[in-house]
Amino acid sequence: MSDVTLAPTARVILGMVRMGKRTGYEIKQLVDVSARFFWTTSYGQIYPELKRLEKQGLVRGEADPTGGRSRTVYSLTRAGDAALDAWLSSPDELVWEMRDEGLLKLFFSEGRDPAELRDHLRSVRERSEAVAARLRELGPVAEGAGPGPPMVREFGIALNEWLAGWWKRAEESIDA
Amino acid sequence: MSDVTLAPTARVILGMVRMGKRTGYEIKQLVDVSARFFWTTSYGQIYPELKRLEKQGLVRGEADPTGGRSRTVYSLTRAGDAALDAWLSSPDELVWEMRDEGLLKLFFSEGRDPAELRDHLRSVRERSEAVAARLRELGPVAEGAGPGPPMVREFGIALNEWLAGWWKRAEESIDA
DNA sequence: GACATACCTATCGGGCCGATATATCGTGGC
DNA sequence: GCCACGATATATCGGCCCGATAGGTATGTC
Repeated sequence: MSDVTLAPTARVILGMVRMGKRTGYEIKQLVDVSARFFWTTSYGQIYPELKRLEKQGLVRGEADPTGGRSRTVYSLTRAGDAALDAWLSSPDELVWEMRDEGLLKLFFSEGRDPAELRDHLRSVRERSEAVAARLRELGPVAEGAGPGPPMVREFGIALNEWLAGWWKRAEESIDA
Repeated sequence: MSDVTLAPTARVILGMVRMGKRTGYEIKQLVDVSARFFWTTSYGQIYPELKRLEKQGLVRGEADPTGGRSRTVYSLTRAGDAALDAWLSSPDELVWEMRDEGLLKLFFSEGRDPAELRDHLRSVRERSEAVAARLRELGPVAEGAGPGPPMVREFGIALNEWLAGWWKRAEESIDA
């Protein structure tokens, strides 16, 4: 039937909605606290995409105002559930992207002042340490959603600790 | 003077051009082989950006056709050199982004068939192994440009090996 | 009652990717 | 000498996406 190709953001939305009825606002919040280090979204993407998904029959929106404040709560339709499952079990190539200005500066570091380079390496390391610390403080998120969210959180902590270690070693190799 | 704010792509272009006069085509090739795992560009970005940079006086393009094939070779102006230096030594916050559909699928894995999940973990691991192998095969790139490029290459190999190890451990923890 | 903070929807400018189109050059095979 | 093919080179389009901003209501606190 509805042989829909999901845009990347649509997949996140369907997944988050399956964790419980959600408003666009809640989806954004959830992504920000639980997936920030490996996925981002923006309101400018979420609200139009929710409408597109509703038009495609993959989600259903119900008006559920809080007093005089308009509010639309979304839930998955059967088709939306199937589309999410189809994506989850498809062997399609998975997007993996990284965009790191810290590495870019290192790449172009020829001829720069060694002291400046050392400062740079330190600040990049501190950035990773800060991310790891924030993930640790945050604690488990999206409880009751299976082992995925805690595993992903562990991944984020371990990755950022590894990154911090790499930049630390780079710093030391410059000194030597 | 020219208090120019560089777009992210502009920084890559200036850096690559400083490594030697370059055409848009060569810039794209260089990014693809040496920075692919942490930065990307596209022709659709490079050519318009080169023109913008020329208009801002940061690069200078010279026509240098190969027979009947048009070709424009760019070099840095003094202002472009200064703008690149200014960015390299600025303490501005550095973009760091990751976009990983593998983690996304893991995040939403609740209720899925364990065998499917194991397949997923394996394919993500193999992806990282393949990237590490490709970087290793590629060998050093952009020689004579200081310690940056080889260090970045080492980073890429080490990162992807670490990633492969993490997914491997995740696989084993599922089995247990 | 005032004020800050959280909740909720919406939109715009512009960066950016992937694909595609067009054309020439160099090389190897025949 | 010719053809096919891959590399070189520039250009553009559709569409995804981010960050910022704007405008509004509810809730909690002093």
